[in-house]
Amino acid sequence: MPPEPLVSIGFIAKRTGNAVSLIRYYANQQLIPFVRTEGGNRVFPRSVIRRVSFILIAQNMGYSLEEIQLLLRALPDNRTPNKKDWARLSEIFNAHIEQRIAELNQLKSSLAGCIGCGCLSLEKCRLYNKEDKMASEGSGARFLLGDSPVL
Amino acid sequence: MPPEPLVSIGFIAKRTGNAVSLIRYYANQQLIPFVRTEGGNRVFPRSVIRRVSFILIAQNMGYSLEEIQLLLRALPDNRTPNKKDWARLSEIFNAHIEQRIAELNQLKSSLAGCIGCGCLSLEKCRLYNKEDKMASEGSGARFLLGDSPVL
DNA sequence: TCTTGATCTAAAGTTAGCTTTAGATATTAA
DNA sequence: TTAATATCTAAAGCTAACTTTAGATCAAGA
Repeated sequence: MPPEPLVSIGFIAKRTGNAVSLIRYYANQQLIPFVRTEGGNRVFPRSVIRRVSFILIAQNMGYSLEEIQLLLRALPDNRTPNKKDWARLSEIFNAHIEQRIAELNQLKSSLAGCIGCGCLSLEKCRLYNKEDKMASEGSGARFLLGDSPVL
Repeated sequence: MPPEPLVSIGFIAKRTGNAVSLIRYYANQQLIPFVRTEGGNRVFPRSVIRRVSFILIAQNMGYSLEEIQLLLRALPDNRTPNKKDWARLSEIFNAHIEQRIAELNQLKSSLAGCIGCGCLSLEKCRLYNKEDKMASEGSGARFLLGDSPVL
């Protein structure tokens, strides 16, 4: 296979619609791979564009950069990711999306149940609960739901 | 109607499972109403527990405190919110949840489409796009999707 | 009344996720 | 070769959303 073309930081920035400083930041945080030119400038495999896009989308979903690091482990370090690599990552990510959707649906019905029942005491409300939060740490869960009613 | 009982900051903190400092912070940010005792301590209507729960849930959904301020405008300032008030807020919030679910579904199918088509160039990828972001500012949209394919 | 625990204020500190700055060096186009 | 433009580094700055600190005051029970 022909070696992947290397591109400048400005190119990555433009293509992903972000500031150069952001790309440099991600590079320094080891979120995206790069090498140096003889002069010391960073150059990136073109596939980094995809990687950056993924990072932005995941951030938008509420993941921290640290969590995204973990997700990106599904991609190879030392070679340009191929279709299969991306498919693997996408599958993992997809599961997270599904989970999120499920959580939102639960939130929705919890809200509906609460309004319906008019429980004003909150005595039994477990929609947001610090204990649950601790318990679910690491699962990637962001919406912490318990038994209805809610609020 | 009997006046609603006023409770201490510690009570609110315990019931919502948060630090006292957080409740004080929200109070100072005008996110929750309170009055002072003669001695100067804050006291809160019991309904503030609900309000705090709502704030936490909304934050979990990705809203900033500033955005939550706006959402909370649906609740009355000078009296304890009743069932109808909460129902109104819940309806607004529900719409946001629905939108979010729709966005996630779109993201899911975009991902599926991308993996399927194997577009490695990203030339046409619009999943995350700064321009779109600007354009949608204020709509509460957090997931910015364009035409597939994605990544 | 005394003491213990809760609360107060104001200011400073913290973390994540970036951007900005300043001054130097690289790269590219004419 | 010479500008003009792009990048570099390290350090400082910035915003949101909190927590911590220190020292003082309040409130409640024995």
